[in-house]
Amino acid sequence: MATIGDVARVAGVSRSTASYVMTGRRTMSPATQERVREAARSLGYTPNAGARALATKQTMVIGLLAQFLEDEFAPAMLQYITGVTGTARELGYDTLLVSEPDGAHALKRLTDSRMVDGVVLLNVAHDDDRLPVLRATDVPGVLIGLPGDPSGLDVFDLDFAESGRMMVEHLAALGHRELALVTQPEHVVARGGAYVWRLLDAAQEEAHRRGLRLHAVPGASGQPQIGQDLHALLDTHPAVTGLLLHNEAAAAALPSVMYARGLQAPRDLSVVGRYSDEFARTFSLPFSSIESAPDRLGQLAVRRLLHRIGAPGDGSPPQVLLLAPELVDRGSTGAPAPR
Amino acid sequence: MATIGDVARVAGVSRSTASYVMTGRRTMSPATQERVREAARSLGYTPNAGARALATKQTMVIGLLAQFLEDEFAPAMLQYITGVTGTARELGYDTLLVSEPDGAHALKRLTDSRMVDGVVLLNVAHDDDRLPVLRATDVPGVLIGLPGDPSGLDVFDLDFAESGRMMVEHLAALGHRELALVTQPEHVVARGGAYVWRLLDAAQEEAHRRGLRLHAVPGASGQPQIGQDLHALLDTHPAVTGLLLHNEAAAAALPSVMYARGLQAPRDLSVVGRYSDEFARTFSLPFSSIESAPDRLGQLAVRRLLHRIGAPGDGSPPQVLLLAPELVDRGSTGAPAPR
DNA sequence: CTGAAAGCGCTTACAG
DNA sequence: CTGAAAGCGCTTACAG
Repeated sequence: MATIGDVARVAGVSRSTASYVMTGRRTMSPATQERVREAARSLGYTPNAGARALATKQTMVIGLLAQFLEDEFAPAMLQYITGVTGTARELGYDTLLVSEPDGAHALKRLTDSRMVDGVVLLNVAHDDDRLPVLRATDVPGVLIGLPGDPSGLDVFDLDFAESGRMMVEHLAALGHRELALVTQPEHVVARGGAYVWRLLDAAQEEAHRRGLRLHAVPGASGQPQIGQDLHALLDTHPAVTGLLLHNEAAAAALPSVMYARGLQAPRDLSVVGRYSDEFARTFSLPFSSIESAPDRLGQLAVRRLLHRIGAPGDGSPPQVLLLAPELVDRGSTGAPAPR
Repeated sequence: MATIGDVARVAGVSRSTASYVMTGRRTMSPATQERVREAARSLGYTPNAGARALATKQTMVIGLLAQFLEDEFAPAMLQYITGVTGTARELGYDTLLVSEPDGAHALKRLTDSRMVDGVVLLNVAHDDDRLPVLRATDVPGVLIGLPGDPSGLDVFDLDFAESGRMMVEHLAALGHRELALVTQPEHVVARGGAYVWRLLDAAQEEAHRRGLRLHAVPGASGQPQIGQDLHALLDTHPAVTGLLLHNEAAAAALPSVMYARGLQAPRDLSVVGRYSDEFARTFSLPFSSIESAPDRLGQLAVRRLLHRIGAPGDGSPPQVLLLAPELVDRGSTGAPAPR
């Protein structure tokens, strides 16, 4: 591989001059510039990333710390990943994807060894053990997912509480009086999925405020079981006219369950979910839903991170940004049938 | 951040001695060793990855070049990614995930700048434009996916031809005489998905050899359309008793289509698919299938790559490894109903 | 058993 | 407008 020294020699200039031409950090006579560029071209010169990183203290790489949890829905996960890597690349950064089970350890490894200029934490849990590591390092980091204590951190997440309220509000406005909410399985909450009860609590509260009944039930994350869960739910609460889904497996399974029971939305049952449009398309889900916008969250997070990297300690305070939910109308809700 | 110089000073030894202790590449008196280790511990020393890479010419990072194609099924994609990153990490490597649309350009960037010690190419097309770049560099690389011309390259893929034969064979042995095969949409073939016709051709041939009828039809990659495609197929060929699926969307949609038509497997229709067990679980698919083993392919590919990195030009010839298909029996095939 | 020195390939103050 | 030199933080022949 050609080095900057080779380029300099071929162009007949000093290494520093060659370097300045490549980085463009100095005005240079057009003639010299051209000679250097031509030399670089003819040698197929590309700067050695490691050497450059050592000299500039910038790797132009960010770390993406993901956790591939069981029962996690793959499509959503992949969307976060593509959102982050895509945005990073557009802005000149590559992405190191790390998914070790021991996230705290992985984070420490990346930051201590200066492999990356910053990190994005995915799947942030309520009491995430990566946060102490992040707080202790001077490598900038941003979170996708709101932890219990976000103090001092930049956080991006969907506003789950507002989402819960919005779902209830929407059905209440249509005249529904009895609702059911299918949430994630309990072990998802147990491992730190606080978003589950953030949505749930807000929905309960809103229902209470409006004098509605709301039955909240956890559902399985896999199909054979979730189908039965849905049947059981509808058997147990025959007066329910509005169904809220905060469980992707439930959303995927519901069409066949409804088909089996001869139910149509919104004629017999109004349905509103909470998942991404991409997810809806993959599974061709006919239900209105609150968009979870994983790509947008990834993009926002990366932009913020690069700002932190570019302007370390610029005084702008850490910020928790909760994305306002948007309801994508797919026509699955309407007034309840008269009875 | 502490450097090796800091460690040396605190331990009262030279930098080289400190380095030798850290790398373990020289025998050392236990006393010195302990002093150095203690100094490193107290300073929280971790070697700077960039500096180490510059000195050793090893980054301990591999590049994973993925293409996020439209209509690609996310679950499968994520499995390849986790297979590669997981195996790499186990063996001491981190993974740089790159998914730019211009794969050839991305590959050139990674290899020219020596950001990685080797690369894994995912989604390899029949005439993949990344291959010339890979052949031109001395950075080792392996492919997941068989291209039209694999000469000189290490390739890992499922044996799609054998898979096609196996599916036909399996149903033929049960007594089926008329089969249908739902393949990927035409544009997947058009963009280089040679595996589609590798399976198809072999299936056709095997059917012909056994005197069976085999209707091959492309199916859409999304749900609203693929459901109609399946209905149309069953309407058009009422004598079909065995259905082969080489299309994940079709597999996901089939249960509800069969339900709608009052069909049960294997009573009314024998079904065998070609997808991963993970995929089957996510969608709770009740059909027997040929395992596509994305995690295993990822693992094999990384192991091979690291072998190439560790032993460059050791003379062992490049190898195309086609994984022998295995049929996972989920009880969806049986003898055709007597008519 | 250990150290002084060179070198990996860049960038960038410092000088002219 | 350009160059010689120092330095980034490691590793590793070379010497003793």
